[in-house]
Amino acid sequence: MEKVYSPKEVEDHLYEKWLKSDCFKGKPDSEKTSYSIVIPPPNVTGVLTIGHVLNNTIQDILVRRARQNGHSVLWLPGTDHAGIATQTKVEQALREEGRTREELGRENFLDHAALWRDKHGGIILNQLKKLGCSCDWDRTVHTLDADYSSAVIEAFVKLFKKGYVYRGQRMVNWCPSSKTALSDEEVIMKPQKSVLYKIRYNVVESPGTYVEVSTTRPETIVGDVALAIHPEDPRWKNLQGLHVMRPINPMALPIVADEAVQRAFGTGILKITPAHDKLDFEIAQRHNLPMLEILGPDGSLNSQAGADYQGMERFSARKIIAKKLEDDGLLVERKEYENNVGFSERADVPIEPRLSEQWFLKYPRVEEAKQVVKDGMIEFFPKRWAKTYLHWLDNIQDWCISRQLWWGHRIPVWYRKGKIKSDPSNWHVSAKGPSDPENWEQDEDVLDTWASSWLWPLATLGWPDEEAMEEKGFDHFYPTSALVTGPDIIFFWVARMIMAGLEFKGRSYKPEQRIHASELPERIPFKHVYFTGIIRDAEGRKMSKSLGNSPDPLDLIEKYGADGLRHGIMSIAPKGQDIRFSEERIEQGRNFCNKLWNVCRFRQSASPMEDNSMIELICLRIESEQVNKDDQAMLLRLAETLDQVEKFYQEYEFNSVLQAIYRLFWTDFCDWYIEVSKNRIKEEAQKGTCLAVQDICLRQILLMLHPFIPFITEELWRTLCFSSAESIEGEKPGDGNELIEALQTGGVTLDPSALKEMQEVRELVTQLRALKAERNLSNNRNIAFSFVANNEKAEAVSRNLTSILSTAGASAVNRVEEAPQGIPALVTPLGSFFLDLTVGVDLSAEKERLSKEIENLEKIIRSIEIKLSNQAFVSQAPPQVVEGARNQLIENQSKLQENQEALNAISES
RNA sequence: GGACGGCUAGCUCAGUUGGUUAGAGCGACUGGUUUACACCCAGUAGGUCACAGGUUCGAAUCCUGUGCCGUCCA
Repeated sequence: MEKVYSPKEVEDHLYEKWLKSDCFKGKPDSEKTSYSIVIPPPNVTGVLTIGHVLNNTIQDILVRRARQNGHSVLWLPGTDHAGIATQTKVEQALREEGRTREELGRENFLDHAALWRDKHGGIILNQLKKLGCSCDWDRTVHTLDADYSSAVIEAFVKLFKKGYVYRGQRMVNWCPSSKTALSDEEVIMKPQKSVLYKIRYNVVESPGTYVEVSTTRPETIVGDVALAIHPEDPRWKNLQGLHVMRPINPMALPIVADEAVQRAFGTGILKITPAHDKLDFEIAQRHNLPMLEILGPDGSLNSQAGADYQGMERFSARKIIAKKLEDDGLLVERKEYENNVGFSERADVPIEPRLSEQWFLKYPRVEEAKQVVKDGMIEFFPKRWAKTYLHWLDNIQDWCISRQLWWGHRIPVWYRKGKIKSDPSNWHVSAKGPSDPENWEQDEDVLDTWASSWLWPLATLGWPDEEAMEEKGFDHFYPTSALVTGPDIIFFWVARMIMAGLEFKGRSYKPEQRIHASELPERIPFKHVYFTGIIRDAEGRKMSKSLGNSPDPLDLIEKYGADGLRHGIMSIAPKGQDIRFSEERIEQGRNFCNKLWNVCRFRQSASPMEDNSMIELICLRIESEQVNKDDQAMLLRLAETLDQVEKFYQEYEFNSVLQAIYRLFWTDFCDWYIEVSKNRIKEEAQKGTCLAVQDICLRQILLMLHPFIPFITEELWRTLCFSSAESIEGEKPGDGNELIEALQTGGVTLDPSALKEMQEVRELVTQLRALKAERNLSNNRNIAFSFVANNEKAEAVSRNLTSILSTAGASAVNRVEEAPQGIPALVTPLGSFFLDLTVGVDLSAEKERLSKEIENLEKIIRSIEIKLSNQAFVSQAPPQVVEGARNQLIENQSKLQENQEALNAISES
């Protein structure tokens, strides 16, 4: 084995091997418990980000652990078509060639986009392979695949027939950049530094009087149809029924009274632009006011805005109209003002509320969707997200599902040619389309991408095609076991998937029927949802392309290996908290792998590997009379850790899993057990037993680590001959009891007191090392110690003599009857130890150390004494706590006494 | 404005039903190539647990309020 682990040589090669052996294939097996995860489909044109690394490493850990535990496992990969994002990118590329999608026409454009998709679509999936993800790649799904598309269309048709899909003229969020409607979820509110303009509107009925109205959007004045006041606002009661003159494109506008007007805002008088503001729209409807549309699809002013402003871009129009008002003496004031403005999530431009005819969906199964989470049929990790989820469902609004795009699932609605579109009797809605297509024209719009990906757990498993469901093992793998995703898409995706699952799951679709509670658990799309944190940079900023603060995961894999990256990212990912990324942690991941590599290298060089294919065979090499306290303590810690790890998995506490393994592996195994092994493997009698214990430990450590760092563990598994089979895949780590039973079968019983003894020995050694280090003697191995102790402690010292000498770096520890005078002493759990070397010892430093320790002990003792003298404590605290305090007092008092004796001994000389 | 989360060592974070003397890793500092590993080993220093009240025999932990940071919703 090489001195330094090189992931590059191992990883690509092993991944190839795994693919060839088909071990990632999700095969339905009714004998086994199923475990399934569907990947949150990344954007098909995207590239791997550090967020994907976290998200997919977690999924890989879960499925690899499930395979180890003998489940039949499916991790189903795929991508979504990302309507707006992809279309934007493709149009951008066209623009660079000097072309537009309109020039190409719909069909040509779609061919073009599909080519683009095929060229870029594989990139992210291949990057996931570099990371070691064990997806069943043969099942890769894309949301625009023919099968998937027909599922999307069928779902639309079903909901339409149920009456949940409707077409309506409504106020929608309009993205002037992508020129499409958006759902409420795709609008991000951002605080903006705006200007609040106060504008004068002259009252028609009494010339010379006027009112003042505040707005941040003077360009919409040309779309004003009224002013509104609150009916109970005493200031403006006299205005009711009067008219004002519109300051731009003059025209008399009525003043209406409506309760929706906020009296506290501005002057309490609201201008009404019904076609371009949601609240204005509602007020206008109540008062039968006309809708005056003044903005075109690209956000520029149209002919209704008047000849002076037609064709003007909306923000220039704002400036020009403000200027005009100022020139006309109608602008009373402008002041800085911070308000919230909705931005398009994808295009990052301010959206326009715009009156437009769109398809809407009334969400199905909303009540059931709440119930399954409230009743714990679906569990969220961390729990608190349930509240966010329920709050959204409580305030749910109908979903605008049509998009004015070409890239996506075209809405399966046809209109009779030459007839009125808005009349449903002229509609044909079906998956297959009309039988006489020449008489119809299809709706131009496509569906929101999320209106396809909400079917992901269903449609990737073949729904609604019965044959496909059979073939893909729908009944076996649905509901899926866990969903791993970010809390940012809890509404976009998680909630909607739950509703889709509840609505559509099942062989026959019974739209009207209430779902019986007993049926809910089989309809939900997943049982657990694990929400990852959001990865931030060292300064706490979100990773983003524009900031350029997101490292390229492939560079990190190149530098530290996929295992190093996985280990690093998992070690900094606390449950559901945001994550501060730092490359140092990834470096530590690599270091961990190197440590693992080297300890295996040490094991291998100690003696050739024997038959390690089964844990029972390794146990046979243990001779029970050679088993010492170190072995017992090590194996007990191993058993304990196996159980801790399982417990942490249950709670999705991944970094606790890693921490538990780290402590066992690094602190207990490498720093102690391997160090004391060095003496024992020199002794023929003990060597076999000691190496067998090492092998058991390494075996279980590799198994526990495998889901986190699959490559190196597989490589070492083979190197150390742990399996007759090809792979570590499918080997069970087992729990603590299973290990203890296996050892018992081999004649090894573990005495729990060994743990305490090892702890005391290690504490002693640490103190001896510290004493030597303080005296600058740490590399002098010829130091002799003497010690005073009772028989019990002295026996423990003698049982562990070799380990103590070698790890502390001493030539001897000699028991003496009385403390030697004038020599520095150390109070340890196993007696008072004296450094038998007065040369170069700084007695005053020693006195200071002991005095400090004494002071500390006195402080502790005082606080325990105060506690125990408190009657309330003694009578009210639980007896074991009081008892504990008493023991503590005795322990510390004896420590104090020993330290005082030690101090006296050097003070007297 | 409402909801949720965070505030513990220089940094990043543990601290699970209140109960020993609040832990880890990194960084800092000191020493070290003794054959697994310098991607390493040994050791040292470093904390008024954001602040103010309260409950309790006992609070980092529970309650109330305040402040700052973040996220989501309006």
